Amino acid sequence: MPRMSEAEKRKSHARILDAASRLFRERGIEATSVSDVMKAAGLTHGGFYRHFESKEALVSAAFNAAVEDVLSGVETAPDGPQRLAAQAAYIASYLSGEHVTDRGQGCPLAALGSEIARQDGPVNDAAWSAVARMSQALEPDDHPSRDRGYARMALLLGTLTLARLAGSRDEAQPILDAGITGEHLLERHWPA
Amino acid sequence: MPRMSEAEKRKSHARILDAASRLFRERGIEATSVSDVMKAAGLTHGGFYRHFESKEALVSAAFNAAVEDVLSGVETAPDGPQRLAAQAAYIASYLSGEHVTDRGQGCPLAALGSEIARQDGPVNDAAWSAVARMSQALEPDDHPSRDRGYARMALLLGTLTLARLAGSRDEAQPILDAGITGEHLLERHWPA
DNA sequence: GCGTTCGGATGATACCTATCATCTTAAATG
DNA sequence: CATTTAAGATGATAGGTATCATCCGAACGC
Repeated sequence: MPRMSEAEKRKSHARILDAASRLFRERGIEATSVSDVMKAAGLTHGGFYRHFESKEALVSAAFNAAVEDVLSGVETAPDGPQRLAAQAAYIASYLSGEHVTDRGQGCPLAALGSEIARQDGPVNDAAWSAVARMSQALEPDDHPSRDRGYARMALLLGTLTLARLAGSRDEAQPILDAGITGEHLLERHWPA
Repeated sequence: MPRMSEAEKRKSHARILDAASRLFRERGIEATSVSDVMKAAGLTHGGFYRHFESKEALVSAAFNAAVEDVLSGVETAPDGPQRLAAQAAYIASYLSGEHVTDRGQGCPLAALGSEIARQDGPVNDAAWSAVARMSQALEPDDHPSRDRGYARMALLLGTLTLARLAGSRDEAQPILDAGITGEHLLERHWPA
């Protein structure tokens, strides 16, 4: 059990990060214990502090990993039609029934935004920079407009939050549809 | 200290509910203990169960009280121009800098929505009915449209959530402005 | 007025949490 | 191959939590 190889340690580290990133989004930060995370990673709670300095450090790292996971696809798309297509795909998947259900792999801001807004420190910084990244990813590439990125992002985030309060997929769908309709309006009528 | 009059008991009950409604919105449900609530109400923790059956029952009651507080103004406005004015005032205050700061008296869905979405039971039911009430309050009175209410509500909720992640009022303001612009678009261009 | 009732205080329960000291042992280093 | 090193397990610690049993005494019903 003790002293695994360096490569094994990196694997453990990655497993802890993955488990944390998923569990925090599924259950919330407060409701997820270090022990829960380690158990999900297939380890015992005591070894945690060989990998992270504190729970807060884990939260930051897991949040950033989730942002990376979710945004890298849109951000790396080259300008032009490919970027538009990547944005459209991102929006469609954001407002999909799967995203309503799969909180553990979804938008970290939707899962944890209001919980993080109450704290400050490195986690809040990470969240604020995620807001900047995500809203920028939603700006048009020809005339970048911060306002428009913010508004699109707010509509997506709010729609998902409401849809997740629905008790069933059938109740969630009208909300998702309203979000899609609203998104089209923002896209087509935004003032110069 | 013991055996206060019946009127005093009602006052205690109201103080507990008020404190809970504020503290839950300020700090979150998990992060607020029964003891915190009772202390804020000027009582000790032990007497709590003379007023509520459990913490969960308190959460439901406090959430409903918050919804009542926040929505009664818009809902009771009579149809016609007064309703439009009430809606406009509601939207303006929702997207104000004060609402970003004063979480304890603000929209309970913005403060607790994502935390509640993870649970089920009576609290979730209360939140879902709040979604229905609030989106209905935002529908136009001549041609009620559920879609439009949902979209407006999602934009408001998302904008506030993003603005609350900002570190300062100056960083929050552009987000609020984008929300206001977006709201005008939804209002004017919504399809029949 | 008097005995009963019950709101609130005190303190105990059983549990959960983050963090760390210590131990075991296999990998890394020479 | 011997020595050092450190990953992970075990278990302890110092707190925090929801809930409840019990006690006190003033308000209530008679």
